[in-house]
Amino acid sequence: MSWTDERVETLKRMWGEGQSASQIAKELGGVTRNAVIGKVHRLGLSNRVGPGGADPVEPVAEVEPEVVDDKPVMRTESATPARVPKPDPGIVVAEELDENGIPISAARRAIIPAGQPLPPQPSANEISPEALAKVNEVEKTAKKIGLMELTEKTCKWPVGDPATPDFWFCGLPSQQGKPYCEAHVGVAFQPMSSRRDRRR
DNA sequence: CCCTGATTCGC
DNA sequence: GCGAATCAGG
Repeated sequence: MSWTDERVETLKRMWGEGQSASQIAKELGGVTRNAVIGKVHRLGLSNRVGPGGADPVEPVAEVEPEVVDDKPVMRTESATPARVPKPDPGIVVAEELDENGIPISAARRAIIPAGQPLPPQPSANEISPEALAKVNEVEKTAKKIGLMELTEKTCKWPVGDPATPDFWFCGLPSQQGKPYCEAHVGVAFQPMSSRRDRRR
């Protein structure tokens, strides 16, 4: 197979859509992901960060402020970006959400009296604002697939009310061994303090 | 082990 | 120019 005009076009489109090299290779057929990556580089569209000058068109606002400290005392409510719609990682529908959009189980509510300044919990998790913001971002660009389209490689994060037609699943490529995509894994599971190192 | 993109280098 | 092999990371 050779890089015909059409194939290059497909390559550019899919790469622009954020598809992985392997996905693109699979789509094109007859080429490996290495071939795709190699072509991508030769086309000079590996990273928008090109040499010479800053690209004027750069919609990607993936700013990752180094939020490392967490001051329990200072809670800047006004700085809260957007509220998470309502992730319902289950069939449970009307689950109450806390200020971070985290479901509060009925069980826990029964244990902890309302209006209590939560004492240190055994495994009290706090989801970083970044993660939540990322989820919001992702849900906009999610593939919005139905139950039938779910595979072992698609994010199974449910969005919306299962009882309404607006219910869908994220559908983005899931992490290996995980049921969710990277963004949703970040919300579903607490660990991970990743650093975006793009050296080289 | 699964995956990702990045780079090298013989062709 | 091409892409397999390899590397480096998640």
